[in-house]
Amino acid sequence: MNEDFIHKWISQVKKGTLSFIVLNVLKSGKAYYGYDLINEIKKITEIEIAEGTLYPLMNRLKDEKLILSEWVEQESGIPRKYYSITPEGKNTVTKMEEYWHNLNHSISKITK
Amino acid sequence: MNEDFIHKWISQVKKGTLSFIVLNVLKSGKAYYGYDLINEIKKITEIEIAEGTLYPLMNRLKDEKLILSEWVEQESGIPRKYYSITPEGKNTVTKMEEYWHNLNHSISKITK
DNA sequence: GCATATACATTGTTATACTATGTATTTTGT
DNA sequence: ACAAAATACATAGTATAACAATGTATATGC
Repeated sequence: MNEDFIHKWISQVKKGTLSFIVLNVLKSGKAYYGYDLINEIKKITEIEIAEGTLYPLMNRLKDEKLILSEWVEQESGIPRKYYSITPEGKNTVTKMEEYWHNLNHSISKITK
Repeated sequence: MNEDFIHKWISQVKKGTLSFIVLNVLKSGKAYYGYDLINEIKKITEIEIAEGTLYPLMNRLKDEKLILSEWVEQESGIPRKYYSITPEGKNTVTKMEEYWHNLNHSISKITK
């Protein structure tokens, strides 16, 4: 069948969706490190984010000043880079929510 | 503010969304021509699809055998290329709907 | 001691939306 | 009657982002 088309389509849907999801997870103000975010998002949403997707994404969000990052040394193990949302990030995620909500409303009109 | 980021984000969200929307409009079996599709989608969903986006998109969907196209001469005016969905297209749009529904359920869990 | 999990990161590939541009016909406004 | 806008198709070039592959390094389980 058209498994290949669906697979490519899902990858395209993720463009845009992932930044929205990440910002929503950070929205509460709690800081997460990258590896943790991947697992958290997988647990909550069943969406798998490749590491090669997440780290560049976090850098983009940081460049846009929507999040901050901070290295935190661990008592044992590899240091972790913790990400937290900025006021501008919170503002932005609110606007994204509005758009998403409208989009969904529109789509629900044509899918039923 | 971050209007520019939001603008870019919306463009990314459309990747994947547009093919889903187009297939949904065609789902009923009625044939549409390109220019008409753009207006129909704008009317129903308020989403504006650039012509430079739609025509390549329709060609991709045709290559994937999800739609068919047929030139129809008009009594007056420019000939129109009418697009209609194939059985494979219907099948595919059903799968897309499933994924979209699940994605939305997941996102609603983290946005609230 | 070797595989797996943890934790970060970069490079190259692929797919797709959008702007700009082009062609040609028909309708609308004045 | 003439210009502008709408109708209708199409392509080329640019930017963006997901993903696979690859790399580094530490810690843990068996």
